Amino acid sequence: MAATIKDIAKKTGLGLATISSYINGGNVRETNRIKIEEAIEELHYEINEVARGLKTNSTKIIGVVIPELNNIFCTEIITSVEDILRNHGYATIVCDCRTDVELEKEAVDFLYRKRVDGIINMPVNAKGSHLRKFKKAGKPIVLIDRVIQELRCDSVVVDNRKAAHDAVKQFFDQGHKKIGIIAGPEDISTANERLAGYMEAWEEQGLEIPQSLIFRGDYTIESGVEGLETLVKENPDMTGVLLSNYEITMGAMIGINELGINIPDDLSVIGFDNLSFARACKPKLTVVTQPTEEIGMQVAHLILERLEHPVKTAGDKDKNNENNRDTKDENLIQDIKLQTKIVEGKSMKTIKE
Amino acid sequence: MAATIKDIAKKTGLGLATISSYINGGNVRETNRIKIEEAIEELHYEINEVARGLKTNSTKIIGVVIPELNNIFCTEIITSVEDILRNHGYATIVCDCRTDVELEKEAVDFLYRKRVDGIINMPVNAKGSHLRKFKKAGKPIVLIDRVIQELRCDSVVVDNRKAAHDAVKQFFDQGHKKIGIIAGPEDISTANERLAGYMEAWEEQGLEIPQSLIFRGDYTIESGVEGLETLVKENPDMTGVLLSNYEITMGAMIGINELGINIPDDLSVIGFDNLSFARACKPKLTVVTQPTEEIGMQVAHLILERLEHPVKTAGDKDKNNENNRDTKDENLIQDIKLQTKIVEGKSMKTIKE
DNA sequence: ATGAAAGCGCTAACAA
DNA sequence: TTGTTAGCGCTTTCAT
Repeated sequence: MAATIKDIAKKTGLGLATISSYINGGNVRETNRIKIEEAIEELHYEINEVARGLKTNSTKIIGVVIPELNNIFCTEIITSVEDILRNHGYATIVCDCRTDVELEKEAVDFLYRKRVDGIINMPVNAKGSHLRKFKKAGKPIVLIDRVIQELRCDSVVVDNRKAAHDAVKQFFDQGHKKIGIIAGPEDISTANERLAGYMEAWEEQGLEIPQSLIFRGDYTIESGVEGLETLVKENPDMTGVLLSNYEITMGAMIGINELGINIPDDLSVIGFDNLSFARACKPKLTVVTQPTEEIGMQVAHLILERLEHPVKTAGDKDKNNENNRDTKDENLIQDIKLQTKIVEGKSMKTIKE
Repeated sequence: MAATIKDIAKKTGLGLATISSYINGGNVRETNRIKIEEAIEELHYEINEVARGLKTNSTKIIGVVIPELNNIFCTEIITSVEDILRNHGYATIVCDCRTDVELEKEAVDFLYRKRVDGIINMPVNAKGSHLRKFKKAGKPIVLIDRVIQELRCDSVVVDNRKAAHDAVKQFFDQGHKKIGIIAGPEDISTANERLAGYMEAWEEQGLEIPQSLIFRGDYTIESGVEGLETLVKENPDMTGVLLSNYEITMGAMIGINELGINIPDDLSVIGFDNLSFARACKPKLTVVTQPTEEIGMQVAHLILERLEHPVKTAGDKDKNNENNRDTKDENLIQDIKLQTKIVEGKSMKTIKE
């Protein structure tokens, strides 16, 4: 069995509390310090975080629940989050829920039983009911990428509407008239926002959108392939298309390849995310990129902020100023919205009148 | 505060052990079952896994340490591992160590303090010294992708030598003579194995390898770009090149794009991993693919096997038969080696004599 | 600066 | 089947 502080105490002849205090940065007499260090060395003592967690009622673990681990947009964010949290003494348990509402709830419940100190979630369940337990426990929740109306908590999102709007506007500016979109699924807010941005750009032109130019995919590679094939078949006059996330972009490129379509001569394209992939495409793709690292940073800082200054919960007795608490609560909530940017490639053709 | 079994006991008038037993699948009288269920419901009781872990000395958590979270080869494997482990009641804490030996050690130590029940590691430190603590504690270790000579433990790897060999042989079979490789770094065994396979194929032809055809990258996109540029510049007569991992493949495609090289007319290419990316390339790439899902499955089953039937450790009294222990230990160790396969694209030209 | 003792929430003998 | 009790390894008063 692994050594415990009891063993250290026995070996050094000191008391339990002294060892514990030393381990936690307390002061001990120099001679004792040496004795303790020796004993730790000799017995290969390593602190037992499980026991500590039970006692202190804090595990120094943050749960992270995302739809897909196997998704570079998610992993880029997590990498950034994890880095910062680790530097602040927090570890993360990452749970991939396969874009499944049931699994997402299971993951959150699991994390609750593990008594994580807080949770970061890119939610699949748009109602947020799976997070209620955490909310009630007064543990911090930070949402990524998608907000939940019913659940007031911090969030970091991207200005998806503007992202899509700007991309489509670029098409119009370059003289395109028939611009399609391969959108994401209806139950994901980012997909709807991007579609809304697309529509907005059309409205600005005072034009009616032919429904055949809108394809609803599901943010997968396969749906990107299918979407491209469908759009091309049904709109022989389409000159440009917006691909609304990374998977769809990759799928559409596969479709374009397999149909032998030339970019940008036959079709102009604006993709999404992942600059490396854009550069590897022939010709290099113009893409909308999201600030994944920045998102991660903001998320990490938000949750750290909450962990250090928890919002008072309804359970706390703050009767002396009920009003104050309420307003404070609301005021503290932060919804951070970041901007995307367009990185120019050679997949956009200028159409002269 | 969250409810405990004590609260349940109080509310139901039953004893602690009864509640505990019920929670763990024991039998209780039907009337009591109902009472307990009601109390659980009412108090929103959720088991505290921290306390349970302390008591049972098992956390039902497996630590996973990988070089990069932001790497699709890793995430595909992890996704598969996690799925299986979860179905067996185990959670995973995934730690990305940024391909840094120091951070890797920190991650492993951290997981040790968290008292994870076992560890899965795609090692950066080829000596394996960071894992000694786990080994000594008798906790199962499973290595992915890379073996460590100094540390006898289960592993799941791919036949990298054969993978590269077969790819290069295909070049020779198609009439190529000047075949380059963008290899990985010297401190990663898979990189060396793939390079060895490359060399082996040359030897079979009875040919000497011009050193200028070998570029040592570091498995990053940037090194792929650089490698391609270098190889092309120094070997105007090179007709084919093997790209030895996904990042290098992507990087090389970027280089090829930016230099305006035509595939396969100017240069034939065989890439590595990620079929979707291969399809998105123009023309579709021929690639060596690794069975990531299968790797994950094997890893998960190996560690589950160990968790249920732990290997005797050095700590056990085996001084009476040192020899016996060794052989037993050795016999139990499993080194699983999986095969890759080549998926044909259109990036390979046949050169007629 | 150090030690004794209580207790975090749970499980596991053992008794009843 | 159910209850009592001890204790997992740690932190934390409260004395000394």
